[in-house]
Amino acid sequence: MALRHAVLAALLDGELSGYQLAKAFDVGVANFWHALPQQLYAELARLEREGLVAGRQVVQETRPTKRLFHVTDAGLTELERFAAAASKPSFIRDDLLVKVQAADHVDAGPLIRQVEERAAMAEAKIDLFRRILRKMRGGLGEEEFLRTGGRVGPYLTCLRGLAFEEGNRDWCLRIAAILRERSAAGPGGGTTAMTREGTAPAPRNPEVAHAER
Amino acid sequence: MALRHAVLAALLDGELSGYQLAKAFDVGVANFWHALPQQLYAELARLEREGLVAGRQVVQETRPTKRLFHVTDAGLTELERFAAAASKPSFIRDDLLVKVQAADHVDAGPLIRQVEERAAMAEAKIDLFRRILRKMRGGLGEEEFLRTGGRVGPYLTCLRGLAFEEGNRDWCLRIAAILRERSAAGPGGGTTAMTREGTAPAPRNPEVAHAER
DNA sequence: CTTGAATAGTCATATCCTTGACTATGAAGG
DNA sequence: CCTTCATAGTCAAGGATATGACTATTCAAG
Repeated sequence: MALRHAVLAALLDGELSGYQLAKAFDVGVANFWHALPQQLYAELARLEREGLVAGRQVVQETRPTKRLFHVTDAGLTELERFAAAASKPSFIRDDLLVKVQAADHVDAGPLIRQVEERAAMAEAKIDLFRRILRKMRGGLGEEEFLRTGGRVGPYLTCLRGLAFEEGNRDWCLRIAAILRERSAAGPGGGTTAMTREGTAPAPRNPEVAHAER
Repeated sequence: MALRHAVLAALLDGELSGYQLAKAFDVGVANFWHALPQQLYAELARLEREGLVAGRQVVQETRPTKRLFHVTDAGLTELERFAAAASKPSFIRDDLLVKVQAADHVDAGPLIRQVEERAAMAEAKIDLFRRILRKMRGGLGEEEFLRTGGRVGPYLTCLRGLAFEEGNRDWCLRIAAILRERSAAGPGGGTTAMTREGTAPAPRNPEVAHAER
């Protein structure tokens, strides 16, 4: 149940419609959480039922009527409670890592292509995050903004997003270079003896019998 | 359906029991994926039913009987297919980021504590990953190992884990310092005017009527 | 004049993941 | 002797997330 808090946190910076939220939680700008529109509309409905957010209908001339949501006092209290509670650790969970883990046993060509593609995507996100950060701090330098500016929360999460994508890009480029070199040198695998040490803890238990099931 | 491929990838480096897999996918060493024991046992059962892995029973003297699993040819084919298919982008999804996003509106004390705690956890993981990497490359230098070593996949994913945790640590320490300074300076918030630009795209649509729902 | 993108929002289904239990045995520590 | 840890595995239930489709209107480009 963390999406609800992510929604509350996102709504702190002003009223947003479900559609606007959906864009904020989209692939492009999801610097602190990601969710699909369906999830967000459902979560907004739940949050409204529980009185943590309130919506106000806005009839527009040219666009469909929308509802703008804001956090209620109860919502703020809930967010406060959440912020003080223990956080569970987070993990990377990425298709690409699984593929790289299997790099020695699968065709290198498609893998290299994907890693390079990912590097380009990371680069695009880096540019985006840099623009967003510049806009947020206005004319100020970063240090000055972080000392004196109001509402630094979104800036700080965006910094994490930026660093993450920089890490992504650097890693992807390095992997691509390594895989290229290796597939050029010896397409049959490495040259060093393949001992099994280090990867999995070697089973030290005495194995008595092997029965084929 | 990526857990199944993560399991296949993990089993490439030798036979493992469900229990050993569970430890590998645990909080500590999950450098490329994370899953709980229940998931893994269930996934292993599915994979075996579909013939992508095969298990062999091993009766032990002192320990309970276990089943060691290995990837079949069909499993390798499936992994190959997966590796060549497009990867979906990955996202950070972290409680702590949500809390930092709301940093301007919640009590700074608990937040600072949590960020520093996370930095310490990251540091511990960094140490762990460094040890694992050293063990994997044996006596060789990194560049040499990556050029000539066999089975570099696990090494490469571990490198990503290391970089990720370093990024985590650096970011957490920075956040802690910033929040400390700010809460010492002005506990009421920032001093700069709170314009709303830059955070969310300002609604440019002409709002005609506001009807309280 | 029609196609496509953007705005605004919803439904159903299916899979994935987490929480919280529970059974057993053997080894090590106090 | 008793407790705790490590090994090895399983069940049930519910919450979270993803996939795919669907309604409607407006604006801009071809």
